[in-house]
Amino acid sequence: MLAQERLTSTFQALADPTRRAILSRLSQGEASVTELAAPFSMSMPAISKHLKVLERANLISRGKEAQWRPCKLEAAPLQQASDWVEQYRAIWEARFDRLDAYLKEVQAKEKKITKPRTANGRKKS
Amino acid sequence: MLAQERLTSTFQALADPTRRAILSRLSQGEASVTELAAPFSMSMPAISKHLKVLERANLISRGKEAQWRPCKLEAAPLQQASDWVEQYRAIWEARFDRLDAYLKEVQAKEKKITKPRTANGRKKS
DNA sequence: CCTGTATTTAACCATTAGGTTATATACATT
DNA sequence: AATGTATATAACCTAATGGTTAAATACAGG
Repeated sequence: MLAQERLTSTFQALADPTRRAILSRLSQGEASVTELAAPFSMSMPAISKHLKVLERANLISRGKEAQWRPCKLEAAPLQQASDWVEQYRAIWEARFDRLDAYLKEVQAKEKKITKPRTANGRKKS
Repeated sequence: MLAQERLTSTFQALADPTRRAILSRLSQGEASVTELAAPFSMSMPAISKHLKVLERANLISRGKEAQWRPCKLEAAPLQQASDWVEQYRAIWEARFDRLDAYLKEVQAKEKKITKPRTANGRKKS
């Protein structure tokens, strides 16, 4: 599978709260389909479909134990998703840095200009 | 907006290669709709829709300059997406650690048991 | 072999997604 | 005012999503 396709199927799989909850549950260990379905007010076939989406995205793998098909988290594809998102970290942090700088600047001004203030620390209007 | 909803709209927006490419382009600076559309063999309305998805996910903001609506990357929502994915880092790294440990173990055995080998380094059957 | 339990598949439905073309809107320029 | 350029909206299409219920399958145990 191409990298783009992998990213697409990973993000698409993550774009559903039920599926994210399932992954979260699986991060604490394997679970059967019935166990995974329990927290949701949703039919079994609906869960079955979500699991199929997760499986096609290689985010889970499945075993066979008697009539159970235990699900296991496969976190590997998340690494590439992480890598993709991390490309932008510098940008969102820069944004906060600028905000931070701005706040510091404002704070500096507040210190200099010693005007009367209210009890809660804000300027009087 | 609730955290879950934000995650959903962010991941959903990222689950399309065209939109990811648009974000990638915008990481290098603002761009007009026409500029963003250029690399794709796709109609303008299609791009317009993609931009609307990105805008609703707060991944871009838009300005007004004459007849242009320049798009600007807003990376903030990516931080929460990153936070979510990072929860699983320990898990995917553990997986590699185990693989690494296994490979080291195998390598150790290979060294101890000095048996005849083929030219390509594998054991003779 | 029958029964119960776990899970999947089939058939269906409503909504959303992602694309199209044609039309409308907004602004700049002449 | 007329034209050209940039973008958005409308109307439409097809396919995919996310759910349902009912039926099929797979296995274990009496």
